[in-house]
Amino acid sequence: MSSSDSDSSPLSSRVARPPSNGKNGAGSGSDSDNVPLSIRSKNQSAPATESDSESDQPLSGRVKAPRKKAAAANGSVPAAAPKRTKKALSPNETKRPRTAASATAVVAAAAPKRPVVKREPKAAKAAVPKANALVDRKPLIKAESSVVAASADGSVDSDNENDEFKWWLDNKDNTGPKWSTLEHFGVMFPPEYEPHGLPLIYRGQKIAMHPIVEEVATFFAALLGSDNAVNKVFQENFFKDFTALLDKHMANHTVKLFSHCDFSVIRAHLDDEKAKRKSMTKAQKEALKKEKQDIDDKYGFCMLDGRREKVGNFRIEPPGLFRGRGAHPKTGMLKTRVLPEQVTINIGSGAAIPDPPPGHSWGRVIHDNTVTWLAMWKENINNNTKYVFLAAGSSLKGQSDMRKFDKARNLVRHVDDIRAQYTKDFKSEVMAERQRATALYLIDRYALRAGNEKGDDEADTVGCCSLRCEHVSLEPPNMVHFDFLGKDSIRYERTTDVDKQVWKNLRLFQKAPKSKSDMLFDRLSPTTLNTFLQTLMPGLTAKVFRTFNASFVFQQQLRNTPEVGTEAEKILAYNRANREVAVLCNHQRSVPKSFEGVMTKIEDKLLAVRYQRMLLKDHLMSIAPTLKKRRPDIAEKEDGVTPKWIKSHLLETCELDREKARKKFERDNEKLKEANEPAIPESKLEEQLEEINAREKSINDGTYEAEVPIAKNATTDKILEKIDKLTERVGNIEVDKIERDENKTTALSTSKINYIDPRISVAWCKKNNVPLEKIFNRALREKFTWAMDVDSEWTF
DNA sequence: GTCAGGACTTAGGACAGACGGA
DNA sequence: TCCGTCTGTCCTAAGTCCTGAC
Repeated sequence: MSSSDSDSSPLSSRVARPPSNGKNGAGSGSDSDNVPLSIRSKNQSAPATESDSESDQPLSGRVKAPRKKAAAANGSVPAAAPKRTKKALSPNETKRPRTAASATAVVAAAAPKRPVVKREPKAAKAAVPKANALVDRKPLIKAESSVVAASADGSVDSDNENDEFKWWLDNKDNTGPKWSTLEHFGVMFPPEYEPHGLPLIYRGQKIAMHPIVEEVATFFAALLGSDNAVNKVFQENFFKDFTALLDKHMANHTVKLFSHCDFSVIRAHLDDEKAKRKSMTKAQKEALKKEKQDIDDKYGFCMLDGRREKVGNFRIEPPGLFRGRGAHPKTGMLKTRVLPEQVTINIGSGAAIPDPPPGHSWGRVIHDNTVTWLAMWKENINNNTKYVFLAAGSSLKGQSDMRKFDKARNLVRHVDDIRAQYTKDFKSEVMAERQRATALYLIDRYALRAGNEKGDDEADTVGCCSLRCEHVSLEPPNMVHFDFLGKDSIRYERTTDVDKQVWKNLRLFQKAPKSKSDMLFDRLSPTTLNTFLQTLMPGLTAKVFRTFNASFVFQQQLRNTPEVGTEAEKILAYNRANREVAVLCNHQRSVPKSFEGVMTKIEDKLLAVRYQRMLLKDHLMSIAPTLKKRRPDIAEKEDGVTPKWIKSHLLETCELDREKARKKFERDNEKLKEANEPAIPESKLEEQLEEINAREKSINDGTYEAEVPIAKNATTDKILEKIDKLTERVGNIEVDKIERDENKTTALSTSKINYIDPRISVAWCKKNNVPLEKIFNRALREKFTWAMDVDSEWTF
């Protein structure tokens, strides 16, 4: 979109500050237009539409079943209400029952398109000539940073072709296979558990544990002190799985109650181990680093279509306690160890199959080039599939990322029509259309997620389509208060004014017989919404609006970058734009524990620098009083540097100086001792301390004269130079302070990584002469290599 | 049309190593 | 050089959306 285009689109201001309504034509309908549909369809002769039958249905008849908890508290929901939440798996159910046909179809039906080959791992290994073993292939996936590219047939080119491969210039479409050849080393398994032999303390008695039981007790001990460890559900789930293992492996155990369990002995051991790791020698640390590097070099890369690409998460998740977020009903359950037999390897059909760990075999080996994963397994808690993918900076992820942003950019061209369409549909006679339009308005304006259905065995979080009446409160004439838990149980709380017709619609959707636990949009699902969106723009789904709005708002906000300003000021403007997006998308983080302390320190640092500047200014005024005509700032007072603050600052400095003198004295003497030389006499230290004491006394009785922080014979120019340097430092500290405060609860990285088109940032850097490294770290620069070529005039 | 599963993106927190000021 | 803070990376949970079976 050109900048002039964006001027005409009020989106940014709308997002930050929705306009008063009725101005865009949406809220201008008469009240008669807004008679609740369900009532009018019964009592009035509404125009005949194909949806009449739908409108005729009482709302309650279509109300989604509330979630279990809510339903229990509310008897108003008709028994016939169709349930839209996912069916929960029973606690012992590892796999949702599927028909035999559909279960086998995973392999069979895909056969022509997806060449799935199920092999006995031993046979598979036998089928691969020994010459193809990993060791022999090693040079292909070279560990050194200099890249050796191999052609698709496996032959190795010695040039640096890989570095120059610019896939984004290829114009490759999204259809067809994802790769032609794929070679990799498989996955890395966590080390086997090594028992420590320490007991659980139960009612004061030591209980020696079977290693399998001990391992799980150790998982819990490691979490002591965390929020998880005091979470009742977490404790219950953990204890249930823990006692099941006790029953199995220690038949006569006496452990009955969690509250009598004491894991502190194990915890102390873990703390010891941690301390040992921390105090390792440099050589030991180096050895560990090398070990890690070797693993990264081996598993961290694959050969995709002859190019060396980075693998993302090649480590199999270690066993542990499931840490579900928010009020997750399964949090604390035991996540069991994954065995090679549970792992499916996906690899090129001509490639050597990586060796499973000794004594084991892979669950399956397939050659499916329609997908991008290298390995997968199922976890035992939710029966979810876990994948090993390529890293974020890989060509596959890059292509997908670029397509995502291009799609969002394409929406710029369609969005006005789409908005006109949904604004018209606010008053549709068809309830489903009216709900769809209203939901779309919320998704577009407030960047809400689609809100898929969730099961009872998951945390109770919602998105737009799954909002319940209780999540939205209305205040006439058009104020709406949203309060719900979104993804990751992050609270979304916002009060805003909305389009008048949207407000009326929301009131209608909440109308009795619905209760607060009923679905707000009971005739809408993400699927129907997305199906509709596809008719407006190919490939359009609800989540595209988030990307579109994030990037668009960001670009608009960047206009606040000062044309003339320091780099720090420009970066501040960038981060502020980033923050607007993060706020829009509700990307939150918990306030860092050290926040208050850090802010106090920054404030002190700021005042200390100002104090230094004040001393220099006073000195300058005393030796060159006429200078203030040329430099009026010299005569300006320093904010916050009050006599009271100066006194406490100086006294604090005395305390710090004392501490420093003592430490230096001890350190120097230790060195002298090591060198077998005589120690510095205590009297030297006392002399220093007395000097500090005298300074302290003079501060207290008001006779202290501060030392000017510059050489006595410094010229006025030198003093001015120093003042200017301090001024710059003050500016930087102030910027830092503002940024920290503004960002204390806002996570900027999520939007930067996932929602903001990187080309906007690259263009901004070029336009403002800000080095890209200042806003994109190495990982981001790698992830967004495809965006680096745009010029300074590029717009989203 | 509904449901379940699969494949992928999005997300916040933990933690280790780097960094920078005293 | 030390020590506290910051930053980047890793980890893995939790979403979205699509496909295919029924």
